[in-house]
Amino acid sequence: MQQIAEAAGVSVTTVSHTLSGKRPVNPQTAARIHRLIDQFQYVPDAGARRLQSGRSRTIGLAVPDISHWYFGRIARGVEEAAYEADHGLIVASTANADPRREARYFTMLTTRAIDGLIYASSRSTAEIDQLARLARTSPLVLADEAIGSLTVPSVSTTVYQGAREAVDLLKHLGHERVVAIAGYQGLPSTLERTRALHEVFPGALTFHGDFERESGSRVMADLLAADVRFTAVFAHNDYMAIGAMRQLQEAGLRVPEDVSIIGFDDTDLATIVTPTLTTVRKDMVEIGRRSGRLLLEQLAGTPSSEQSSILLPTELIVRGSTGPAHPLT
Amino acid sequence: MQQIAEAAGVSVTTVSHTLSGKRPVNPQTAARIHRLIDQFQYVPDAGARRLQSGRSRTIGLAVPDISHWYFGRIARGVEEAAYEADHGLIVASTANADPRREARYFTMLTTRAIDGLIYASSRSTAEIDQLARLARTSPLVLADEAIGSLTVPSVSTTVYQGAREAVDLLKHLGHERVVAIAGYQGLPSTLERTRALHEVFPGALTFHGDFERESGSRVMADLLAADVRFTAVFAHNDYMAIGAMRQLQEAGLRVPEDVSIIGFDDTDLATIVTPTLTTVRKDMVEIGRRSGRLLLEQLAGTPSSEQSSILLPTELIVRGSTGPAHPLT
DNA sequence: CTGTTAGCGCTTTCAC
DNA sequence: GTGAAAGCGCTAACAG
Repeated sequence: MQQIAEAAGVSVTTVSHTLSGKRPVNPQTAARIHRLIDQFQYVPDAGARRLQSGRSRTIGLAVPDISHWYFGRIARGVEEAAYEADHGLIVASTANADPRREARYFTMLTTRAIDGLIYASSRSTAEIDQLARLARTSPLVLADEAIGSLTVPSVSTTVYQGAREAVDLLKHLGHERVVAIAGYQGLPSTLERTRALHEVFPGALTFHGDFERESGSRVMADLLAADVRFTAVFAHNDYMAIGAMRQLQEAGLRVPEDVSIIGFDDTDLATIVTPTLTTVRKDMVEIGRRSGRLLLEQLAGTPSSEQSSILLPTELIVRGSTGPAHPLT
Repeated sequence: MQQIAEAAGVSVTTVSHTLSGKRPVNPQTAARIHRLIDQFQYVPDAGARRLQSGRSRTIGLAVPDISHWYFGRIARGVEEAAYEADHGLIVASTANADPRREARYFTMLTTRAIDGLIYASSRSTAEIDQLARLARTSPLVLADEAIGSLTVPSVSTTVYQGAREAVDLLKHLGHERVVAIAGYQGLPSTLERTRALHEVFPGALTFHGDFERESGSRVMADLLAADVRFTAVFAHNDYMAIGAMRQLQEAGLRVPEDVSIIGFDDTDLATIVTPTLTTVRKDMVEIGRRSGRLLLEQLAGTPSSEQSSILLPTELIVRGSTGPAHPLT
C-alpha cells in the first residue's frame, strides 16, 4: 500500500480510503490509484486488517470426522454460507471429542484466529460445561444437536416428528414387535427417537450402537443368536440399519418379507443397498448452511428476525426395506 | 501481554521471551509470569503474531466438493497433518472449478491468509496456467492428480499399475471383450488407466463419464440399447461401476455370471453393494496426509530427503463382482 | 538477564 | 479532499 501511495503521489490514508470508500476521494485520484493497484496486483494484507479490526473474517467448524458423509455434508453447507459472506472456513477435527483436539479450536477462538465457531458433534454431551463457558464469550452455534440445557443458538431437525412418522409407518404395516438400534445414549436426538418409538410401541426393546455399520451388525447378530422375535427394526441411522440388514440377510432372512427395516438420515447408501432403504431424510447441507448463516449474523450483529434456534423439517422416504408384517411364528 | 507485563513488573519483551524461550529469563520471573498468564487466561493474539512473522500458520485446501467421500478423505488426511504441525486448515470449495470460487483461494494466498495451498481437483486441468503462476510465488502441492507438465510437488498414486492389475485379472478370468467407463478425458489418471487397458485389450471401447453414479448408468444403458457385446466392464471409479452394475441388473443380467465389473478407489460403497465390488484401492487419507506434510515441509524450509513428488501404492481388492468369462453368445 | 525502540501493514482519529 | 500520526499486539534488533 505504501508502494501504491508513493507511485500515486498520495498518502497511504488516501489509498486506504479509496479502497474502503469510507470517505470521499477525488475521482481522478481514485482512478489513478485503482490503475496502480491493478498494475501492482496489490491485495491488502489480511493479517494487518485483522489486527486493526479485531476480526479475522474466518469462522471455525468443529466436527468429529470431516471424512464422514454426515459431517462432510454439514461442512459443505457451512462453507457455502461462509463463501456467501466472504469469510474463510477453518475445519477442525475433534477426533471424537479428544480433549486435546477440542482444546485446539477453543484456543483458536481465544487467539482470535476465528471469529466464531460452529460445533457439530454426535458424541456424548460431556463437554457441555466447556461449551457453555465458551458461549459466554464467543459466538457459537450448535449444528445438528441442540443441547436443551444450553441457551446457545442452534440448528437442528424435527427428529421426533421424523421418528414418529417412521414408527407410525411400521404400525400401519401391522408390525407389533419392533426393536430399535439406537444412537449414543444421552444424545438429545437419540432420546427423541426413543420417545417416539415408545409412544407407539411401549415395550419395544432398545439397543445402543455407535452410529457405525459394524454396531448395527453386532446388535443384530446378538438378537439373532438370542432368538429374539421381531418383525421390524428401527435404526437411528442408515449405517446401523444397513449393518443390521446385511446380518439379517446373511442369516437367510429376507428384507422386507421377514423383517422390515427403517433407517435415519437418508445417506447416499440408502439407494444403493438391496433392497433400497426406507429412511427419514435430514438435509444436512441445509443444516450446515443455516448454522453458518446464523453464526455470521451473530457476528454481523444482525439479530435477525429469525429465531436463534432453527428447526428444520424431516421427511419420511419410503423405499424397499419396509413391508407388511408377517405373522410371528 | 501488556497487562501481564505490568502485573509482573517487567517489560513486554520479557513476557514475550518467556513464552518463546528465545532468550534466557530469570526462573523466578518466568514462574511469576507463567502464574499471571494462567490467572489472566492470557493467549497471544494470532493476528499480531502473523503480522509480525508473516506466516499465518494456516494452510488451505482447495477441493471441488468437500462433501464427496473422495475429497472428504483427502481433507481428513490434510487436517491430520496440519494438526501435527499445529497449523490451521482452511477448506475452500472450488465448486467444480467455478472461476470465482477459484479466485477466492488464490486471493487468500496473496492476502497471506494462508501460507500455502493444497490443490485437489478431479476436474480438467484447464487451470494449469493459473496454477503454474501461483506455484512460482507460493507453496503449492497437488494432491491426487499430478500434472506432468508442471514441476509442482505432488502426491499421487500408482494408477497405471493398479489399472494394469485390474485389467490383468480380467484377462486371466478369460475375458476378451471389455468396455471401459472412463473418467474425465484429459485427466492424467484417466489416461493412465486407459493406457493400461489398451495394453491388454487393444481394441476395448472407452466411454467417458463424470465420475458420478448416474453417468455409469447412462453409459451402460446406451451400451445395452445398442446391443454391444462384452463380458466385462472396467470403470474408472466405484460410483460409475455401481451405476453400471445396477443398470445391468435391472436389465436382467447377472453380475458376475453374465458380466464382471471392476471399479476404482475402494470407497465405502464397494462392500455395501450386492455383489460386493472388485476394485483398486487408493488410500485417500494417506494422500491427504502426505500432501499436508509435504506442504508443511516446504513452509518449514526443510527440503527433506523425500522426493518432492510422492507416489503412493494402489492395491487390487478382489471381491464378488468379478468372475470367469462366460462364452459370448 | 532485561529494557528501549522500532516496526509488521493497515485503519482511523484529528488536523488542515 | 487530503495528510500526519497514533496505534492494533506482538517480535526482534540493539543496548545495557
